[in-house]
Amino acid sequence: MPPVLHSPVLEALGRRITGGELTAGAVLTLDGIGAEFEVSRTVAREAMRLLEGLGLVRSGPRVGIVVLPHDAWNVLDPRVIEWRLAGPGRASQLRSLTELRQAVEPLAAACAARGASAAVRDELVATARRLRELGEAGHGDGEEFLELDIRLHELLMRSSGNELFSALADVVAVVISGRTHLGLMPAHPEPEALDAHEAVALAVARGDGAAAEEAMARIVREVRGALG
Amino acid sequence: MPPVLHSPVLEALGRRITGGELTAGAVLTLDGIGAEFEVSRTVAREAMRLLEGLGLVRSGPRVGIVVLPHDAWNVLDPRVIEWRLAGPGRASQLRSLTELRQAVEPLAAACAARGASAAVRDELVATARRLRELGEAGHGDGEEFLELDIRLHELLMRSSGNELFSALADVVAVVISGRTHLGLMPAHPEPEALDAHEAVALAVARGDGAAAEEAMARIVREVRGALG
DNA sequence: CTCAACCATTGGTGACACCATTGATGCGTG
DNA sequence: CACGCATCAATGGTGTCACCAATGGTTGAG
Repeated sequence: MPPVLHSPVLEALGRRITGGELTAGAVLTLDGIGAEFEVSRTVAREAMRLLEGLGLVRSGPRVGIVVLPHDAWNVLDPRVIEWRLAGPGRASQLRSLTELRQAVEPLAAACAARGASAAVRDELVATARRLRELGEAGHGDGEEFLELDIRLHELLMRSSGNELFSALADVVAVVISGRTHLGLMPAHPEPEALDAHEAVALAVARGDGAAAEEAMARIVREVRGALG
Repeated sequence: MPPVLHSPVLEALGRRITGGELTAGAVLTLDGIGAEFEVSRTVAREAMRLLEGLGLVRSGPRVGIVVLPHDAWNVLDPRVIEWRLAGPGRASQLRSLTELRQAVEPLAAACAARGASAAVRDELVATARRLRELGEAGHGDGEEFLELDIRLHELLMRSSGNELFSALADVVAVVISGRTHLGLMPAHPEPEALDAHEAVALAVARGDGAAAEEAMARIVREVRGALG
C-alpha cells in the first residue's frame, strides 16, 4: 500500500484542470499553489512537474504555470481518464472510451482465444455462467455482478498477450465501474448481453478466435447503443 | 520550444529501465543518482517522481527507489513507447503497437468518414494519389513517402472526432516512422497497399464508413503480415 | 527465535543564489 | 507633446543546501 502521501495537490489541480474549472491559458504560480495547499514550494514544484508530464500544464520562467488546451493532454493516462470521468463532460468521455473499447476489445478477445491459459479459460466460463445467474435473478445492478463483469473483461484483455491491451484493462474496468455507479445498468440486463458474454467465454475456451471477436463486438455494440 | 530539458536524468534512467539494463527489483538511491549525474537530490527527486508517474519505479522511505516489473509500466505513454522502441525488444514492441493499430485504425477511419471536414477529405485523396505516384516510381522507402504516409494516417485519426484516437495518432506516426527507418519498407510497395490507401481516402471522401473501415483493415493487415 | 534499538534513506521544509523574461521607466528625438 | 527605443528592476521558475521527521530493514541482545 503506497502511503499515497506525496501530493493531494496533484489530485486537486488535476481535477480542477480536467474539469474545466481552470481553462486553457490560466496561470498558476508556485507560491500561489504553496499558499493555497499549505505546502512548500518544493512539493508544489513536484506536483507541477507531474502535471507537466501529463500534458496539462507547461511552465516557463516569468510566465508562470500555464494551463494547456485539452488537445495537449495525455488523454490515455489512467489518472487523466479518472479525473475526466469524475468531472463534468463525463458523458462525452464515456462515449469516447466506449468507442475505444469497441475498437480494442474484440481484437483482444480474438487474441485471448489463441493465448489464454487453461486456468483463465476455466475462470472465464465460470464467470460468464455466474454472470448469467445473477442477471437472470435481477441483480444486474449489484456489486457482485459489477465485479464479475470487470473480472471477465480484465481477464480477456490481460490474456491477449499484448501488453498494450493489458494496459487498457484498467481503463475498461473504470468505464464499466463508472457505468453502473452512475446508475446506467438495469437490474435485468438484456438477455442478448448475457448470451454474448457467455458466447465470448465459450469461444475463448475452445480457442475460436473469430467467434470470440464477433461475440465481443456484440457486447460492446450493445453498450455503445445503451449510451445513445 | 520546451526550455531544453532540465532532466536528462529522466531520459537516461527511463531508457535504462525500459531497455532492461535495470531490471525489476533493482534499487536506486537519490544520492546515487545525484552522484552519477552530478545533480542535487532535489532534481533527482523530481526525475524520480516523473518515473514514478510513468509506473517505472516506486519509492519509499528506507527502501529506496525500486524498479517495477514491466507490467506496471504506463506502456501507453508516448515517452515509454519511444524509449522501448529505441532499445532492445523493439521488434516485439513494434508487433504490439501494430496490433493496437489493427484494432484502432479501421474504426477511426470509419469515424472519420462521418466527421471529416471538406478540407480534410480533399487532402486525403490528394495525399493518397501522391503516395501512389511515389510508390509506383520506386520511392516507397523515401522520406517524402514516409511523411505523406504519416500525414494520411494522422489526418484520419485526428478527424475521427474521438480524442482518444487523436492521441494515438502520435503513436501511429512513431510506428510508421520506425518501420521505414529500420529498413522494413520496400522501395516498391505492394500495389495492394497503394490501392488500399487510395480506397480509404476515397471512401472517407464520399462518407462511406464501412468501405473506409474495410480498406483500412486491409492496410493494417498487410502491415501486420509484413512483420511476420 | 523474538524483539527492540539503531540507522540509513526518503519525505518534506525553508532559505538562498541564479537567470531569463517581461513590463515599466526614462531618456532622446521629431 | 508624442512617439520610440534602450535600459533596468521586479517577477517567478530552476537549482542547491542544510535540516528535521518518519519509516522500515538490519542487527544485535536476550
